[in-house]
Amino acid sequence: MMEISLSACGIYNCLDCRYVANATCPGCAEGNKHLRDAGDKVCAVFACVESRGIASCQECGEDSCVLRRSVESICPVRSRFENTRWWAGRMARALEPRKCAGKEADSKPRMSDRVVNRLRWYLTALDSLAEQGETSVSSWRLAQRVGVNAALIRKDLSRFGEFGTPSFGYRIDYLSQRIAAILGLDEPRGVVWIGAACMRLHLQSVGRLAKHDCGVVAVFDASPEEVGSPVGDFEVLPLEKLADVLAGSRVSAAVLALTGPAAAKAADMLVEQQIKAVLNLSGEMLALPDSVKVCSFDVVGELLELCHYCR
Amino acid sequence: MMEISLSACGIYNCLDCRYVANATCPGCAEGNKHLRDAGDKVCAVFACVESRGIASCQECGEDSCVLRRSVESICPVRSRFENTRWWAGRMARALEPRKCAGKEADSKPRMSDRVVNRLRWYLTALDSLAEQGETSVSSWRLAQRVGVNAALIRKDLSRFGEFGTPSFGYRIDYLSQRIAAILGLDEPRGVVWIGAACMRLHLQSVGRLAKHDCGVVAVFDASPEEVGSPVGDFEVLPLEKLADVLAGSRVSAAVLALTGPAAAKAADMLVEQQIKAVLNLSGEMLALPDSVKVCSFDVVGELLELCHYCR
DNA sequence: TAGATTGTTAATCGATTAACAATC
DNA sequence: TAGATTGTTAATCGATTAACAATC
Repeated sequence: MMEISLSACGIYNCLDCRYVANATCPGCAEGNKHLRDAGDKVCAVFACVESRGIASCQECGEDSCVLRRSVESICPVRSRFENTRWWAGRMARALEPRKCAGKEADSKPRMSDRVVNRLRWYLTALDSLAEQGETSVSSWRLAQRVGVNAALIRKDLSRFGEFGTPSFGYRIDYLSQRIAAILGLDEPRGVVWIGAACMRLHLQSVGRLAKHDCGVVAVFDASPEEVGSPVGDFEVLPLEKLADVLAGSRVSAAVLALTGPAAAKAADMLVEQQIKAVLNLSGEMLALPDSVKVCSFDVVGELLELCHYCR
Repeated sequence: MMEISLSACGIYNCLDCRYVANATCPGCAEGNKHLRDAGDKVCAVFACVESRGIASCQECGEDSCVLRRSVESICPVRSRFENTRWWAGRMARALEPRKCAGKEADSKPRMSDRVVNRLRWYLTALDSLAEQGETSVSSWRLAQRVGVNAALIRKDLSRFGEFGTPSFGYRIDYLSQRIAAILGLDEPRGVVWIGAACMRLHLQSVGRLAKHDCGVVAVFDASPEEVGSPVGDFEVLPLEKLADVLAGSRVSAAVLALTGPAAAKAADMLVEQQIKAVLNLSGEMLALPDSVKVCSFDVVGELLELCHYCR
């Protein structure tokens, strides 16, 4: 991997602040341009880490991707202005409380699966921005992170209210909370996990669930060997206990990670218990009533699909 | 669950043969209708098992779904005619070799991700039909299985050639083989699996990969505790061996199932080795060059998304 | 103020479906 | 033959994008 010293080279089109620092490309000596869209081909654009807006130089063919590591976390414009009054004022104003708080929730427009999916990604990106200490974001910058068009983000959000401030973008904490509410993450929920081995594999990750008031409530398994064994703080329960656990609880979703015929059997039990949504990791094609939202993921099938992209 | 004796009740609109047996609904005594679309609401339609075309009775509200188990595998028309000359002739003619063998492969039309995904589902459905001993299928019946519109299936397939025979549908073995070829499953490939624990969980399923000449070639892990331990017939290798294994092999796809920063590091190594496609199960957002096809699946994120469908 | 960014409308693009002549 | 089902065209539908007035 090519190592580039920061002082020697580079037009830094920072995806954080969108300003371009003056410099010259070592490959073709071309000067800088003001860049609006990630698709624009400019000379030696070094994208900030984690952004998907990576481009390669049109003239010398240098791919900014291989340079990524060496400019990690560097945003020259930001670091230059961060302590100025200009920057402080810019940030302060972006944090002023919003006037318009959003459309009436009872109108509840039906949104497509695609919108739901994108909202989830917006939330993830906002979370990671917040972790980095950011307080505001523009639709353009958020679009870079998620890999979609900025207009689409504004359109998606405008279905539910006016969450932004012209000229300053969106407050991250406020927007994050609103999207969570839209997705139904504002009230506590629980999920049951059927398939102890799979749960064991994801033990670390489920902490993120709990953060959103949506923790695992119980772990089940069909196999007698698993029942009674520990998984994290849980004891694996037999499927017969499913009805007892679900009765009167806030559980409305389930992870189904058994294999073979046991999967269909467990699915039927879940339907009987009026479960609302199932994440089907069993690899089986489930035929459940329309009242249940099913999301299926099958590693093997997905791998076969990927083969098409290997030429 | 309500138990229904087959002799006592039912309008059987078989999704296998599309014929409707005469009978009367025990709930509302309404007669039968000839049903073309799964969306049609008719009285007590008992869908064949595995089909998604499940409807509930418009009059008495009886949901055929709860009856599903009791009519499992029953297709009255088929069983009545299976041994007749009519049926034999019907099946024999459907098996006649095709005249038109498909468009030139070199035209290679760019297909959208959606088409690729549907083709994969067609293949899965065809595989399961073949397992049941079926030899031919109509676009309508296949559509029932996969849960899409029949016209869409015909349109998808017609991009690549004429695989069917008017009035008799498609030969399952021929169509199956052609779709595999379109997806690039006709020549042997291999995948590397990074993340021993995840591989261990999917040990049974990967047999299906091998069936399509696309087996796991090696298993890697970043953690020193895993390296050297056995996973099925494999010994877990350290990531440092990645380049050696990939050099000169037919591997073009990888499963990436490490967590945290190790995932991004391994991803960079894969990119360096010119991998073509990555199935990213790490839960991290990867920023890889466009030359690599990435498919990401994050259990926790997906669960949060499902919360929206729980009201 | 001047410049930046929102929310929203109109234009574009692509994907799905209905319909039907051609075929078996 | 009559009836069924394909391959394909035209119509429909929905999703994305570009553009811009309103706003800060």
